[in-house]
Amino acid sequence: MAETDKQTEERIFDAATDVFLDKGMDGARMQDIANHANINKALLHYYYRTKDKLFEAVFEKISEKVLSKFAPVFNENLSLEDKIRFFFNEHISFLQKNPRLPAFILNEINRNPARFRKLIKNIDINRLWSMLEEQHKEELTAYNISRDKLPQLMTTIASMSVFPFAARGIFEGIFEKMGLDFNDYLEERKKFAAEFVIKALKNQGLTEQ
Amino acid sequence: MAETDKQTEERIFDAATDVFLDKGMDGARMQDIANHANINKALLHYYYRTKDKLFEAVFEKISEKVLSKFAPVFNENLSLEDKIRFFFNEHISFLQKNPRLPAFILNEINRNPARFRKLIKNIDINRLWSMLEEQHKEELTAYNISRDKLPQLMTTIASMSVFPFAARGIFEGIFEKMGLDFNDYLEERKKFAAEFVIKALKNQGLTEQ
DNA sequence: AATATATTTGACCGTTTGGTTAATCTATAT
DNA sequence: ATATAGATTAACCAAACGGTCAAATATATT
Repeated sequence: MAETDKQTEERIFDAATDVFLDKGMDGARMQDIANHANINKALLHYYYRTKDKLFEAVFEKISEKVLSKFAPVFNENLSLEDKIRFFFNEHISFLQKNPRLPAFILNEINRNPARFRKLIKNIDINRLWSMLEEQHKEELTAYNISRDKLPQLMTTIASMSVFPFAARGIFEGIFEKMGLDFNDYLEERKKFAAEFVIKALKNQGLTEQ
Repeated sequence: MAETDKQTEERIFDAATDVFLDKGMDGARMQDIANHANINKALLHYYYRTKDKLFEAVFEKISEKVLSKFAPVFNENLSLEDKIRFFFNEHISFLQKNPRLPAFILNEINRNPARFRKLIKNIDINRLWSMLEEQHKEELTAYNISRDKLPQLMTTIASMSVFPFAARGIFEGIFEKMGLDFNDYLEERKKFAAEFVIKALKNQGLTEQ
């Protein structure tokens, strides 16, 4: 069974995903993808007409997978603090299982920003923010977090979870010289990041210095 | 004057830097670089034998520029809190002037991690950490930050400064839909990031939940 | 002025690349 | 069994690519 039993189109898609994640759009070779899928190169063009279309399919699937992992931030019914703990736990765990996704997406979006705009075209971001505000109205007031500080807070949280994976090569390089293990660091980070953010919020909120 | 007066080798280097920053190693074309420098393509190979060697030169220069911006963390004679404020101010200002550097470096290191290992081969990281510990011995004790928590703290600080630039396409895409300006966000971030980290530290240090 | 050396160029080369095509294989329906 | 449609392949193609080379031009040396 295994790879050979899958339908051809799926085999191609999986092989393309693997190669694109490793090499990026520019570095990937159609012949390499065909070899990974154990098929003739012409078959790639039979199912997906061009390299661009094949990449587009892979990119869209990966993007949805990544974006969907932020949904709990808006949906889970938890206190603000527990939601922060929940997010770091789940999100870092997800990235541990899919460590190549952040670097891939960041790079391809920087190479072609229009791709991301197209991706979020139908998302009503202002509605999501309002939902969030409504859910945690009292907590945000207690912590003295005004609406205009939300982008700073949210991007900080995202940074703390995603950046270690985007900069994995750097982190591992440094950790190596210190005798630290990247995975140990990640396990530790789940708790550290959550408590770090919560403590920053607790300390008289986010009022100016 | 301008670009045409520079020595050829420098013109080539600058053009290569520009193209590599935009397209990355895989996406860059030697002909494109030659056009940018207003010279014949064969001249590229006359000064830099191969594309790889040209890229290596550009990458090394950029890496040194980026890495050197972390030096103040270890050298500046400031209190821990002021050092944090100083770092975010200076570092985000630097990246505002060189916004393409983070994405470029992260991508190229992920594509070839050995490059970074080679780059930090001669840096004694443990010595730097010890220097830092020595400089802020009392503060670290007061904040209850043990040595094994330093990697978490340092990577958090780096994340908060660098990630907005690495994920610029994403941030701008979202901000656009909210009527926010990326540069306003960056200006705000200099203060926000510093105060956020300081508040997290102040709140009974980094003891476990 | 003549020679030697370094710089610059257009034309070219072999390879790699994404993509096409015509023929072959496979399975299913009649 | 055989016609039909879809799946798969080997062989091929034109364009793009990194790189070379010999000739031409500019610069420095005597």
